[in-house]
Amino acid sequence: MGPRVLIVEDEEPLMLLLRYNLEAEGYEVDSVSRGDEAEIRLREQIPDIVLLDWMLPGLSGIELCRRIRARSETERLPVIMLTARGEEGDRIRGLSTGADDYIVKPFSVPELLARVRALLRRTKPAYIATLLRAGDIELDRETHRVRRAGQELHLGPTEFRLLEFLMQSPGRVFSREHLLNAVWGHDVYIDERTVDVHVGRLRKAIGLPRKPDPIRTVRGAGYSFDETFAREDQPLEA
Amino acid sequence: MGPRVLIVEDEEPLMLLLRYNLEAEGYEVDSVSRGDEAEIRLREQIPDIVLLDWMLPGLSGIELCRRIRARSETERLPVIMLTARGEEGDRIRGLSTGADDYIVKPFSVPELLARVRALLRRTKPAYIATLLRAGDIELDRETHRVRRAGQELHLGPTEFRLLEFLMQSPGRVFSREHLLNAVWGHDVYIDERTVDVHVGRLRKAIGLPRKPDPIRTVRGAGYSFDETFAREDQPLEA
DNA sequence: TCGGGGGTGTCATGTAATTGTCATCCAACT
DNA sequence: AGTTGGATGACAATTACATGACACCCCCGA
Repeated sequence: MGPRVLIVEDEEPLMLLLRYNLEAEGYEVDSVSRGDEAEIRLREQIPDIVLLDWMLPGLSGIELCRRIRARSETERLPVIMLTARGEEGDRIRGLSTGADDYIVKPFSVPELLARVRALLRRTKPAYIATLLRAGDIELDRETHRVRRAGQELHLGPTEFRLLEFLMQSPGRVFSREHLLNAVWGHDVYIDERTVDVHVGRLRKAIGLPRKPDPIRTVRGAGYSFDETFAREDQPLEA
Repeated sequence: MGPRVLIVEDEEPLMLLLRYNLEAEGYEVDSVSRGDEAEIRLREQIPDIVLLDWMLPGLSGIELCRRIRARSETERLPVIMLTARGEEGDRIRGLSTGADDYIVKPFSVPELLARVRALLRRTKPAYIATLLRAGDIELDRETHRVRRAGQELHLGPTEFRLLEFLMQSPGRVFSREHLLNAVWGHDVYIDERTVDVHVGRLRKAIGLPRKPDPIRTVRGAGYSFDETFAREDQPLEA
């Protein structure tokens, strides 16, 4: 069972979008639409992370965040604030109320997921591996570096996210549609063939002279990170 | 007994098509043609998943979906929206009304079945085996791999779907027409004899030197995955 | 403000896998 | 033996994927 997320958000569509994507990534999601409700919920069960809307009925996000910090049980509970676009002061204030991070609406889904992961990595490293390793490939989420056989590789941002996503579930086959959603974001309108191109670039970027291709094309279905490659015996660090 | 599906769809032909195919896959199907009827039905019995037409008499699919989400009993009930082609921000809209997934009409039957499976796998993993196993054959839906006696086999997309479908109901005999609907999709106009050819290809693809043929031809009726084969003792992993 | 990169999304093209049909051959039933 | 239905190998059309080219765009340093 994945990390538990509590979403406190009154705009239902947004809440659902978040829920949908987080669940798809394996989180266990709970949600409430009012600040005061959230407070009650937090007495019953403490999640691993909270996504908190800035503007809320019942009890504002800022105030709720203060109260979270005030209770010893939730003192260190990771909180990400969802703020409306624009206000400069907001950012500062958001953090000064005790949020660990904030993100400005509207945001892209991969962006949010990345922040949730980043924060969890900082606070509950057990949940989120910072280093993905498979075969002779290492991807470090923190430093954004990728190495193969000890050698550092250069990947563009998209290639990096794509590889990260694929390595997250070795073996599993993802359709181009799914990849577009997960790597590019939901609202984008991009040709599915573009995925091919990026997979090609990724392949070129992580290809080494006589090393096998770790990315598997499944005709008619999509792509996957080859789990047989992933399971392969590690090269000795010699 | 398979997962229960509630279909809310007023176009009768479509509803029947769905019912037919879902039942063939082992689902227990219930259906209503009006949105308000659906609401009542949902008070009597809660299915495992709902297929919901976007446009409905009585109560629109969107509104019904909202209400489903509003009741705590059905808050997390998986919903797939059936939307007409082309409407503006289909994706966002569909999801933001709270549906877990949506599919654009007209869709192919295998496509729909795949989505139903995918969603159930996410929400009620107990129902949907990701791995089909019968005799010495293993078909992994997640990785799209097929193994026989531990050895990986290569199947084309159609052969894969065909095997998947047959393995789903070992012993059950399917007519060529039925197979065309389930594996190829309804609107296709393909010669029934083509099924023979694909069965042949499938046989060749999964055939190993001195292993028996797991696909049974039923003269005058169709084909089935041989259930005696399926029940056969597993080879020791020695 | 004016050129570079670097990174992206599309396209056109080349290529190999897949597919639907046929014609033919075979096996099973009458 | 005569039929009927199924298996199979061949084939041509189609599809799906890989790749190189290219036009933008955005950010930075000059």
